Amino acid sequence: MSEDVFKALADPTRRTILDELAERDGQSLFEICSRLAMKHELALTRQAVSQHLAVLETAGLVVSRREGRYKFHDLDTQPLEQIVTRWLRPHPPESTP
Amino acid sequence: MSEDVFKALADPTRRTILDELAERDGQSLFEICSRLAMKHELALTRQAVSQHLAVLETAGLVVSRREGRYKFHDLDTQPLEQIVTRWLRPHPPESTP
DNA sequence: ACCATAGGCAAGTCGTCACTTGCCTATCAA
DNA sequence: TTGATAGGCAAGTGACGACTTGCCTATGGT
Repeated sequence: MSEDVFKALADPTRRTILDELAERDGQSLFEICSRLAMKHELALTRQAVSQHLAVLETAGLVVSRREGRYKFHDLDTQPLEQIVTRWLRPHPPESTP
Repeated sequence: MSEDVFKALADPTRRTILDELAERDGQSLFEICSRLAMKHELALTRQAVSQHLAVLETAGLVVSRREGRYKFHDLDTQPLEQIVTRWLRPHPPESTP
């Protein structure tokens, strides 16, 4: 489970998507595509971004809601709050996946 | 720079190495190999672990000191403390590498 | 001096991941 | 109903990453 969070955070494009969702929640796929192209000079295909969002959703970092033909995406920071404290103080080690 | 931290944390074996160093600082390469084999059933080559340690050192998560023919490794949690707070509250976005 | 120990370097293999291309479905507006 | 918009599915490609194998250097004990 936290395995998916680390994998999701490993890609710089996905971290930029999280940045964008942190700045404005509830963006659609095309909105995110535009933002990446405009603000970050990331010329990605719609499918590429869609796959990134799927990874982020699997990790629980993004939740999505469908409205009509639009699908809006929201950031969820909850999975982030536990993963790093693992090494910050003496902690029971987690079984590796 | 924080790019390297995320990449280093992406691998489950490297996270286990961090667990071991969190439990006992200053282990040599062979000690870490033994620990991974004994406690975590990870039968890795010495070179594999060595390469993992190199990645962790590049990320700044591990610092090493040479003494004679031994090389001891210590955990440094400092790079961990900034990376996640990036999304926890409204934050100036970082330029992507 | 010898040999075992601790570690490093470099090339090669194999799997996974990011990304694309092509086609298909669904919703809304005219 | 037609067409444009928003999104999904699946197979293919190319690159990077984890790991191994083989050989080489250096330190220390006897």
